[in-house]
Amino acid sequence: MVFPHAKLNVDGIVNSLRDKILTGTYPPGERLVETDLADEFGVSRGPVRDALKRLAGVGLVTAKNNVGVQVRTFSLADAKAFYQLREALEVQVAQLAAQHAGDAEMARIKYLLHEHEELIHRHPDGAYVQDEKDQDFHLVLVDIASNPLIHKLLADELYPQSVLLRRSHRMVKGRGAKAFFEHQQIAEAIYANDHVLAGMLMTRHIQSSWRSFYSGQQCKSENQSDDR
Amino acid sequence: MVFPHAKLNVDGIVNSLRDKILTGTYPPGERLVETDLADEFGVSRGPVRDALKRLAGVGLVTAKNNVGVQVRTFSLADAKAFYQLREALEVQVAQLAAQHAGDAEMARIKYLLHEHEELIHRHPDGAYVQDEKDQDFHLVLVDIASNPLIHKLLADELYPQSVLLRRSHRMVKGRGAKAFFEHQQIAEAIYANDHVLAGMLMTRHIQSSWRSFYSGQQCKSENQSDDR
DNA sequence: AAAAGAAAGATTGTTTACAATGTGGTTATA
DNA sequence: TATAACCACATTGTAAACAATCTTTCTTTT
Repeated sequence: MVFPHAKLNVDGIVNSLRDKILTGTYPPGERLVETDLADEFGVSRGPVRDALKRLAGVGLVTAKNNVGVQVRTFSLADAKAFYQLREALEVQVAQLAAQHAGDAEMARIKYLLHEHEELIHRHPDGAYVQDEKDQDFHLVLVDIASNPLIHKLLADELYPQSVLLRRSHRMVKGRGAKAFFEHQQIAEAIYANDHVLAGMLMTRHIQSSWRSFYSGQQCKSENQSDDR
Repeated sequence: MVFPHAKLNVDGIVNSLRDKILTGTYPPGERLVETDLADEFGVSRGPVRDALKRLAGVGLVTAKNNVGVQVRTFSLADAKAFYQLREALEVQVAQLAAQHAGDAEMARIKYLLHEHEELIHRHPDGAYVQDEKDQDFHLVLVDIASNPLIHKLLADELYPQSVLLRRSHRMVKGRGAKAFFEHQQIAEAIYANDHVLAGMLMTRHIQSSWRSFYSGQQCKSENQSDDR
């Protein structure tokens, strides 16, 4: 007999809940009831409350006093603010990465881009795997930037939120090839340790991503103006 | 008979604890024991646990599993990462403020700088009040930038952490006059809606602040290398 | 019939008691 | 004397019961 989960502590509950949110088991707007989750995980409400509070702290759920928590939904205004914040952080990451990158780091980037290139040739419009590789590229840069605070913000908060954002507003099919080209440009600047250029190119990269997202939302102008 | 605090909910406990941390009642490194705090606030451990977890979420305390929490201490490496993050956010804030600023916002900045100028003349080296005004300036810009996410990050996390940072490493006396001049430069760029210049000047402003902090730490090279 | 009010149910907030873990000191042993 | 094992204490993690709050539904009144 196999136990579905031996005995989950708070960290385990957080991880499990995050997975279920990011994979869509709990879609945006879904209410998360403490007692239900407690039964589901086979624990009492205490650890579940702690887990939900941590998820609220990283912006994956929203909590209202005496009412409850639900999976976060992104309004268009939220999305705009999100991209502005991400731009600020990613530009700094690109600059720091360009300053810190040595031979080993450059080799790491080159290998990743090579893999990505092959993927594009095999699946010219495979939006999903390309989004994966896109996040990989940015994560590698965050690693190289060597700033634990920014790393935590991007890896633990913004990137998960980014997945949720894609799930809230159904994204227009990824812009894989164009993004890959921009990655190559940024990489070139990093190889040259040109942090100014790397920053500028990253600015354009994120803004380009935002425009792609925004135009995709404008076409199907449903009632996306729910700001709650 | 007066009750010290009518009946504190979690938000009240968070506020009270934050005040006591930022004012130095609980200095950096101090252990915060749940039962003690519970007695002090006249509640049970539950709300105190919630409050501590939220304070950990905004980086004012550090928590270790099965051990406890203590007021956050900043290593020099922490401080460097902190300033890099702050630079990224503040530069974006300056750019956005320059883009959004209309007559009303510009008048608000002008009034604030006028007040600050008088203060400098009256107290040429009053480090404390000048740090206050410094934060005021940056807060006003954050307001004008109109980005709730960045606002929350800076106002609720980085600025409080900044106070704690000053408390960890005894700061060299503030650089009030120089900072004020840099504020004026930034303001000029904002008046001209020149977001590129505003961003550049803010970059210099934060980096200048960092150099001031860093040089002040280098002189008295104690065992500041504790990275725990 | 519509709107205001009250009661019942569901859910979160809090308290208390218990279990598990880590820490520090004491003692025995080399 | 130094070190390792062990035990007692302090503190955190979890569970279960109780209190407070919100939401929904049903009733009452105009």
